[in-house]
Amino acid sequence: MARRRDPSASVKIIDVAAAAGVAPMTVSRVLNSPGHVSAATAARVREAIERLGYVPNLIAGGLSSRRSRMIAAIVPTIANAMFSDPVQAFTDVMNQAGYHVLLGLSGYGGGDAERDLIRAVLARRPDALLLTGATHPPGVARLLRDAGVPVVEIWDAAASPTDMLVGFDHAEVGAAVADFFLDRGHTSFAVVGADDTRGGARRQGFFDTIARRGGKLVAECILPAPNTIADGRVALRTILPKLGPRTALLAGSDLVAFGIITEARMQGIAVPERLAVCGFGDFELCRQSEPPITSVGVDGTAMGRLAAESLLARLSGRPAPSRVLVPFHILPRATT
Amino acid sequence: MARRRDPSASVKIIDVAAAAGVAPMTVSRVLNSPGHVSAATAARVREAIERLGYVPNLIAGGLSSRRSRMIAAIVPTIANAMFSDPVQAFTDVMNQAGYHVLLGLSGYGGGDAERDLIRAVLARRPDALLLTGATHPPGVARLLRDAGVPVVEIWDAAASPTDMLVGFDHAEVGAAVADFFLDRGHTSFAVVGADDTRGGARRQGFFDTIARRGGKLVAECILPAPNTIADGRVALRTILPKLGPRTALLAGSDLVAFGIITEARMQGIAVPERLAVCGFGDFELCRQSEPPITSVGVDGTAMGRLAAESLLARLSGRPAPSRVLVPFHILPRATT
DNA sequence: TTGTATGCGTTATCAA
DNA sequence: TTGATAACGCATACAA
Repeated sequence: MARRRDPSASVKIIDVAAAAGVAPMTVSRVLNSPGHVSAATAARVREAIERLGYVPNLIAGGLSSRRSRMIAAIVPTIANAMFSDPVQAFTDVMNQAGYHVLLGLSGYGGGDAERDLIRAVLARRPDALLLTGATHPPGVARLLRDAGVPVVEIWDAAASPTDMLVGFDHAEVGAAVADFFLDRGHTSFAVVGADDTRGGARRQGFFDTIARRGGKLVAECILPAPNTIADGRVALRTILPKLGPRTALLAGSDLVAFGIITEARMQGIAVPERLAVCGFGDFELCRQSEPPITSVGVDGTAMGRLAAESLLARLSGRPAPSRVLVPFHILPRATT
Repeated sequence: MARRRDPSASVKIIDVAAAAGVAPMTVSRVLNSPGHVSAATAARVREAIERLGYVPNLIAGGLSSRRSRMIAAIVPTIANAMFSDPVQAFTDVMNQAGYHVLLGLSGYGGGDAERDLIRAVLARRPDALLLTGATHPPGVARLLRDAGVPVVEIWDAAASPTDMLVGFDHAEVGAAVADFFLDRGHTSFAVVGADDTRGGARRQGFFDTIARRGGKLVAECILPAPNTIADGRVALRTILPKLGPRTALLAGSDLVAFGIITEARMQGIAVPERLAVCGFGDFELCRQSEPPITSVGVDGTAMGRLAAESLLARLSGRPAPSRVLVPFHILPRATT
């Protein structure tokens, strides 16, 4: 390959080596395994690095070492605390550990988008991958197997994770909320939520428990993901005619729950007397709004941190848990 | 370098070339400049790629081409719609264009964290950089100059951007809100917000206009960034004793505004009669809550998209605007 | 339209 | 503790 651009444009390891009077390999050692270099030499090298403003080229380093020190994180969106909290925590921990995070947004469109994105990021040879959920489109399994990188899946404790997993069982959440309502004497139920896999699993768990214990589902409103406050308001108006004298509602997220509560106040529907509402996610919004909204708390920050720690353990050869279940809690507040 | 690991572990361009009966360079062309390869050859190559499950190695490609097709985006946090919206839009546009986004979270700690992060991501040789704000710690200017990559700064229309800029003037926002209040006959003012640069600029613009037009600041509550709904509630209780019969308040964000409104209702303070409140950000929360909250709308999604488009123009050699001002709008609702 | 030769900047592996 | 050497897997430049 002939030279393009100015070959002397940027300072490289060989320049630092020359300036410090050592071999390039010694500069590399100062940066990557400081313990193996004498203090005096290291000092000279560091001085040269500082003086020349040398910034190592991790592309070259990655090619040579076959380690990119980069992790790809793929989530549907970050426009939602559900995923932005875990990504924030994951990135913080990874940055601390010297890794960078490549952000992939797969959207809610399903199928091909996620596979293409995974394929594209694998081209960067990440040292590991964080994925959302445990069900992926066809082709992903082979991609991941061929790539041979550690994978952690969050937000879903499916039966057969690809590799490692940090999450919880969404059907159990639905069942727990149903039990919570049933134990308080509710017999009439409703759901509002999005058409995504995990929301569907929560509703299914809710339905199953209700059916088993003799409750009745009187209203259901499913809207395309991701759901917003406005969706919650619309949903309440939609199901209004079907509401009996006392109904218990499971919302797909706290945004939806907040929209429902807000609209209920507008419509003069007594909460929780006529309509009891439980959200999902325990966002600050439902803790701090009036009335405070009952919700299911899942610690997204902890999930992101645990996912990062699991991967870091694996990457450094330490034993890594293949399945971490994070707890969820029903947080009873004024809307139930 | 002697071989490490299994050299035949992953399929590379040479394997595809052999399988398709062409030279490696032809495979590279099929992937990177499809127009220059005959249809028949391209088909054979694509078949081989598919059959072998070849995933190109962008690390090697990047080292050779000196283009990483990666952009680093550095924001304080994504746990806040203020920054997660632009990052979401920026990432979407960049992914469309075949670039990946490396996410850097600099926090609100200031100074060194941001510089170290920029230094670290530059080691990956990104083709461009997105930064938040136009004021950076010492040392950043040299890093960026030496790196020689295009930079776009968002969220702040400072006098002297590093390179390109997509934002608006925060002092103008403060001044506009002050004018808005003054025009409605307010004479007594308050502010609640965070101790960050841009929030400070908004307050300064607010103060200057109030002073110039003869208003009076009666209360001020500054809390460490990032501010939450809970901060708004605390702030209202703090400034309560200083509130006169009619006060107009500028909040640092919609979360803060929502907290203030919620707490005001608890405390029996009439909104907007005794306390008028204007938020910042036009989050869905303040549009859909009751009462709907007056806010200053800035289109974070547009900012992210425009930032991406500016960089893409520059990267492809097209003329790129060095300064894009995005409009802001005061959206009067029920709290003023 | 296709192929050949070469180097991108670093690090693993030896040897000293 | 330090150095010399040879890859890492691909794309540029040129030739055919």
